[in-house]
Amino acid sequence: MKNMESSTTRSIVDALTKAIVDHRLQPGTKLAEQKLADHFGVSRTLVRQALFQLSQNKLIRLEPARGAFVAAPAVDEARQVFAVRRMLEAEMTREFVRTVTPAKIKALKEHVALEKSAVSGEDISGRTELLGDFHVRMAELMGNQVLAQILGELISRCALITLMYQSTSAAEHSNDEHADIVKALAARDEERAVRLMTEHLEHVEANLTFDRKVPTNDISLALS
Amino acid sequence: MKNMESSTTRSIVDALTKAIVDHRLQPGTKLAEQKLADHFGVSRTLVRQALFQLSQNKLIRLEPARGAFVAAPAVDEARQVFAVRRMLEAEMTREFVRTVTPAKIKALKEHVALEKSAVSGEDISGRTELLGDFHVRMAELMGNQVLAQILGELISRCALITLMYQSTSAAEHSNDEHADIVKALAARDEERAVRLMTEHLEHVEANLTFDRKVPTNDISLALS
DNA sequence: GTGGACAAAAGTGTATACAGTTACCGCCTT
DNA sequence: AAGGCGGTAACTGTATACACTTTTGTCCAC
Repeated sequence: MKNMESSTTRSIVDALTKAIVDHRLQPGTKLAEQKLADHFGVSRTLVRQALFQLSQNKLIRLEPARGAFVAAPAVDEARQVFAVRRMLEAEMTREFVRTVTPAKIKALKEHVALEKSAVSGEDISGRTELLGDFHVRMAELMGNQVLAQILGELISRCALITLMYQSTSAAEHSNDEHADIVKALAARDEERAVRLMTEHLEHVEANLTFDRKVPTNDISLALS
Repeated sequence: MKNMESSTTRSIVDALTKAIVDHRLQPGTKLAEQKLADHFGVSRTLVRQALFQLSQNKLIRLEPARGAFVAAPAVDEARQVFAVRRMLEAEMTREFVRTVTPAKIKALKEHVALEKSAVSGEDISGRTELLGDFHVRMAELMGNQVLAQILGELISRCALITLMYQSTSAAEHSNDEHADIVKALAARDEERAVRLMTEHLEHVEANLTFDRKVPTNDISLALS
């Protein structure tokens, strides 16, 4: 389990992101540079770059001279993130309706189908990723890369929370709501689409519960 | 001109940001690590950290194995940034009206007064910073730090463009519009406030022209 | 037995060294 | 004279070394 193919900084970021988001690394866990370096078979230099990048995404928090710790996002912060998402996505949906084409609808429908097959499966992080990507996909289809990137960041930023607390039934619910939104978009029903999107985000936010799971403090085990 | 007080990564980022935003470093200029390290009297390690951070803000672009270059944001990207700002700030304004208090209005009025004195002065980058901060200030007053941070990033991201092309008269215009927006907020006139904000952003975007200024290729000179 | 001080261990922050890549310049060929 | 070729210098990417801070554990005093 020592050799990753090409251990660039990116691959380290991805591995850690997945581990955090899958909750194999519990909030508060310390990420010691040397241990990570040993695990990935690289020097601390690359690990530090990766940690810095993760801190920008708010997935970890860097304390000066003390190290990196998996972030424990405050509920308050999650609410703020969702407030921003509602602002952005309400308007995004509005504009999407105005520039909708059959090809875009088709793309969204295909995505929703992908979600559907993932929701029934076991891969929780994959499932959450797909559910989040629906929103990013909409932004991309509008041709606004900046919007897509910001939405992506916002979603991954609260992924820690949503993932932590989202049940399978909630995931199915989200998938259904995505399908409904696409229908409204296809019908060019602006008000309905915006309303559905807003409600969808409110549902996701409302579903956040606060049961903790068992931790894993052994970094190597969690990442293996 | 060699000794900065405490040359942390942050101070390097700030110095470079100011130089780029003040246009002492022209888009396309290469930022060689060793030269910057010499200038700041630190090792390449810290410079690399700073450059990476700047690349996240899209102020520079990192080309693998080739180096860092001052970004030349595409007009297209600027338009996308403004599209996102319109989405965010329209909704932000709407919610601001709903939660407005005399204290918040007072804070905004004070900020607008600050702008007014800056607009007549010579400090172009300070002026632009203040004009941008108005929007961030609104987000902060709403108590949404996440929104404030994202808006700040968006604004600094197109600061390169707005700064590059914003005339003094346009700055005065912006200042007046800010004052009008505050009035509408104080009157709790939601629709009017939202409309003014949207129009304001459209004006700023429309004012982007495309005259270039004289470059400075000598890094040390630009940063001195 | 508890609390504090000191010492050792571990960890982060920064600088330097080394390897691999790119860019530049002169030279040779045509 | 123009264009390609080769070599060298400059630069980036990664690893390692060193200094300083934090943490931990032990020993002594009370």
